Amino acid sequence: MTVELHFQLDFRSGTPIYEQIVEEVRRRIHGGQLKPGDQLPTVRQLALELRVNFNTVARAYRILDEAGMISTQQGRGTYILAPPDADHGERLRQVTLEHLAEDFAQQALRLGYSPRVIREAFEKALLRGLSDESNG
Amino acid sequence: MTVELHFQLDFRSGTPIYEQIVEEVRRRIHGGQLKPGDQLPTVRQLALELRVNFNTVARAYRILDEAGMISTQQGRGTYILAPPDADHGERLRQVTLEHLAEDFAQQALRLGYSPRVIREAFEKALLRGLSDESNG
DNA sequence: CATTCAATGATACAATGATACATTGTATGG
DNA sequence: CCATACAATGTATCATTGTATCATTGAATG
Repeated sequence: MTVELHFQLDFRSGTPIYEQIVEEVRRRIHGGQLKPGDQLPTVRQLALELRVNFNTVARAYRILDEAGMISTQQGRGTYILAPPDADHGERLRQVTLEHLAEDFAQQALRLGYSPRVIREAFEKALLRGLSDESNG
Repeated sequence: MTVELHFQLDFRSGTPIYEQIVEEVRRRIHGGQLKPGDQLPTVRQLALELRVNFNTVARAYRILDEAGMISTQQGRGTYILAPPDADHGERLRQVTLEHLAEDFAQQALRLGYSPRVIREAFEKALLRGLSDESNG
C-alpha cells in the first residue's frame, strides 16, 4: 500500500535535496495526491529511486514529521497524517481527562475510601492546585 | 478467563510501543484493575486489538515477566503474579488518597482543563467506579 | 590557501514485523 | 486408558524500518 512518488530532483539547483523532497511531499499533500493514512515509500526505497543517501530522505521525513504533516514510526514506516483539526485534538484531550479521572476513582475506591472522603480529598487537591497555579 | 484491556496506543509519541504496553499493564496492576491470577490477553489477541505485531506484545510481556510482575508460560498463556502492593524495584512510596488526588488534580490542570470540567469528569468516573464495584 | 559549516554519506543501532519453531492442553480414535 | 493429532500459546531468529552518530565533501569566507 505504499505509494509511489516518482519525481525528479534537480541536483544543480542549489536547493538542498532534503528541501526538495520536503517541498514535493508538501505539494502532494496539499494537492490531494497524498491522503491521510497513505504510507510513504521507506527512506531506503525513496533514496534508491532518487539516487541519494537514505539519511537525506530521513532528514526530509523528520522535518515533515516535526511539521505535523506525516508520522514516522521506527520499524513501521511513515504515514500521511490528517490535517490538524482543533476538534479532534479536543476529543483526544477529553479522552485523556476521562482516563485520568477513571484511574483516580478506581484506585481510591479500591483502597477502601468512601465516596464522601474521596470527594473531599479531590476538592481539596483541586483547590490547592488552582492556588499553586495562580501563585507559582 | 482472559481479561480485556482496551487501551489506546500513541504511535506518534516517540515512546516505543512495547514500553507503552508495559506501562499500561503496570498501571493496571498497581491500580488493582488487574489482580493476581488474572490471565492477560494472549500476545496475538492483544496485538490484533492494538494493531501491532504480536512480537511487540511478546516483548512487553517478557519485560514484565523479568520484572516478576507476570508469568508467561509457553503453550498456556500469561498471568498476573504480583500482589498489587508489592512494588518491584521502583517507587516504594506509600500510595495515599491525598497523593492520588493531588496527582490527578495537577495532571488535569496541567492539561489546561477548567475546574468545572475536571469536576464533571471526576464525578462521572466516581459514579461509574461505584456501580462497577456493586455489580462486577 | 586555511577555515568553517551545511549537506550528504557511511555505519552501527533500536523498534517493529514476518516466519518458523517448541511447548502445552485438549480432543479424537483405538 | 493411552496414543496420536491438532490447535493455541509463547519463543527464537532474522528481515525491515527509522534513528543516531560520526565522517566526508564542497562551497563560502577570511
